[in-house]
Amino acid sequence: MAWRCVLSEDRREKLVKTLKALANPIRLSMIASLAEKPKHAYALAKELGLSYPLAHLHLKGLRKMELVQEIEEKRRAKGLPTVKTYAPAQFKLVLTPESIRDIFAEKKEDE
Amino acid sequence: MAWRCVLSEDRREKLVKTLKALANPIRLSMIASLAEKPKHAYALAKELGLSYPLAHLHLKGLRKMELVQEIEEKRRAKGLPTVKTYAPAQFKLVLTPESIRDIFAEKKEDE
DNA sequence: GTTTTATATAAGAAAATATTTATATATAAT
DNA sequence: ATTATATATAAATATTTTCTTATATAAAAC
Repeated sequence: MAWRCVLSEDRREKLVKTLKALANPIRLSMIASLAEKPKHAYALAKELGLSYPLAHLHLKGLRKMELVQEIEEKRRAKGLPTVKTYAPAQFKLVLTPESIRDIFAEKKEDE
Repeated sequence: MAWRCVLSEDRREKLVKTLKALANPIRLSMIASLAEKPKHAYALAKELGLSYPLAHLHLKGLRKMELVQEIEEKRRAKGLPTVKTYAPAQFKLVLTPESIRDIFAEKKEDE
């Protein structure tokens, strides 16, 4: 059935993208830092000794995969972007050969 | 203490390398296929529709991070490489914001 | 008035990964 | 004899990821 195939494709893709988002020392440090104390992008950049654009980029990747989320938003002046506070999402990723097989093994009945 | 610092550095690096090894659709397919049935590199390449050199390269990466292991080795002719059968290692990787924080958060007492 | 705080994004350079092609070797099957 | 099985690696190319630099905007602190 087509939808099952599409669904499993989506699970595979999502797992790869999530792993790619996690497979980086800067992004892991960001999650670690936000797990200790939620903060905004600028403070995170300063704490980790990163340029703001780089921190912003990495944080965007983490938000995209829903590994980090916005927990607070404060308004500033008209036209200025809001000040956002981030925290890690409550994810739990368990990887074993069997869990990978369940998601990745070819399902011939679908093709 | 220096050794604690070095140790945590090693844990961080190992986690990043393990995640990098896993963050690839071909390498995940390999683990999935070997979890269904152990096989050698050539058979794996054929099954997944990969060139042997590419399969060999990806498999090397998985073996390096001990996510896949050699479970059997058969001799062939003099001078020829042995025929090796691979299977996934029995790993279990659990990732949560807290587990990442434990490994990645700065430990100021060490620096 | 200059620095620091705070956001966002684009463009380009640099570095790392991924992939192909080519090479070498040798058995077994067709 | 040619194809398929089976290993291994180097070199070159292609692609993706990472990082910097530049741009823009504006409040608050010093």
